Amino acid sequence: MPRPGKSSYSDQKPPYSYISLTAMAIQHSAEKMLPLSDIYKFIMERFPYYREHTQRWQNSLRHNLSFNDCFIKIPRRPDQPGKGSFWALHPDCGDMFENGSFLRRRKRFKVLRPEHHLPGGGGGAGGGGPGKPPAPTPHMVHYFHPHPPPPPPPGKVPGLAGSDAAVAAAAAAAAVGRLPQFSPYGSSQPSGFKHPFAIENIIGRDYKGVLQAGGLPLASVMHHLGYPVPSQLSSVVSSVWPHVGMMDSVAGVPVSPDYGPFGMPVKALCHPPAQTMPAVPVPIKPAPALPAASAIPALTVAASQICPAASPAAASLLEQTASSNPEGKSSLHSVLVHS
DNA sequence: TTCTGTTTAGTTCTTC
DNA sequence: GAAGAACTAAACAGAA
Repeated sequence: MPRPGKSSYSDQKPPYSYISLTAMAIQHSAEKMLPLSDIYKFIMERFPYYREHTQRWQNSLRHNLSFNDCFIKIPRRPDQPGKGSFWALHPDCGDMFENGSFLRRRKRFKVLRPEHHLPGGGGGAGGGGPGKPPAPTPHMVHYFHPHPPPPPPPGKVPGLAGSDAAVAAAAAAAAVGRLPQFSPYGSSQPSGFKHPFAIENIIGRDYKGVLQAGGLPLASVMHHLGYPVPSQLSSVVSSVWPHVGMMDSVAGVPVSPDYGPFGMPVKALCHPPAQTMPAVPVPIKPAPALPAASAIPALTVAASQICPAASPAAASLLEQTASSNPEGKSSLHSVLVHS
């Protein structure tokens, strides 16, 4: 197996694990979640190495998605037909990696699954075979278990009402909404620390705009899942969303020159100084000026504004998240451990 | 039929 | 050297 640090990535295996690559792809997406096929596409577009032997690495990648708790599956909406589910990053997966390095995780991210939360033994036999519960996304149901799904709000997507998908969806919305990398910089993280999954580390500084907006992926997920997003939030969404525009002038945390676009310590890659990293994604969208971060309401405010009308379940969860824990850690953390 | 998702098993590599 | 993480292969089932 080729090791990192040789020449370019054009024909060499990139020094990123599949988990990292998948996280990059997900983070790169506007809605912070991607179907499997799009994850494939992202990786193949940016890392020529993965344009070959697709069967091999795609199998590994799927294995990682299923095996690693840092990825959560989000069911498709009824009006979004297609194969497979969307995949997103677990909100608490951010500290898996050593500071700034995607080469190797320091700890495997794992969600503890209490027995009473396991429907039918939780998948049971191997091979994805017999005994596998029909209920989709055990992860999400598990996350949301402590908060029984409320009656569907008025105007809610009928297809989601009262279903497992709705539960999973709300949990996903809440989960994605509190993704740590969406927290504004400089507030919670000690200075000098760059969250490995932070957008500016993963994708590049173009995504500071999204970040500075304070967790707006929640709105995106809510939108994706069919929940109405009120105008005050949707306007914020439209102002910071990648496909609409990128914040460029926000005074964010300066990106260390020692780190590459994906948070890789560039020095550690052993690239000759003048050598480029062609396989590493570069900012795709230009970065038109956007309102300063201070002008954008924080997620906690936005969540409390939207959720009671749109998704009481996610709302209550987020309210709880915002109020019960100053660090943004909700009670859901009680079921999350880093083994 | 193909794709997606899950699980098991074995190997390789890194870290402690 | 042990433990853990990552990678690979394979089998299987369900959905599109």
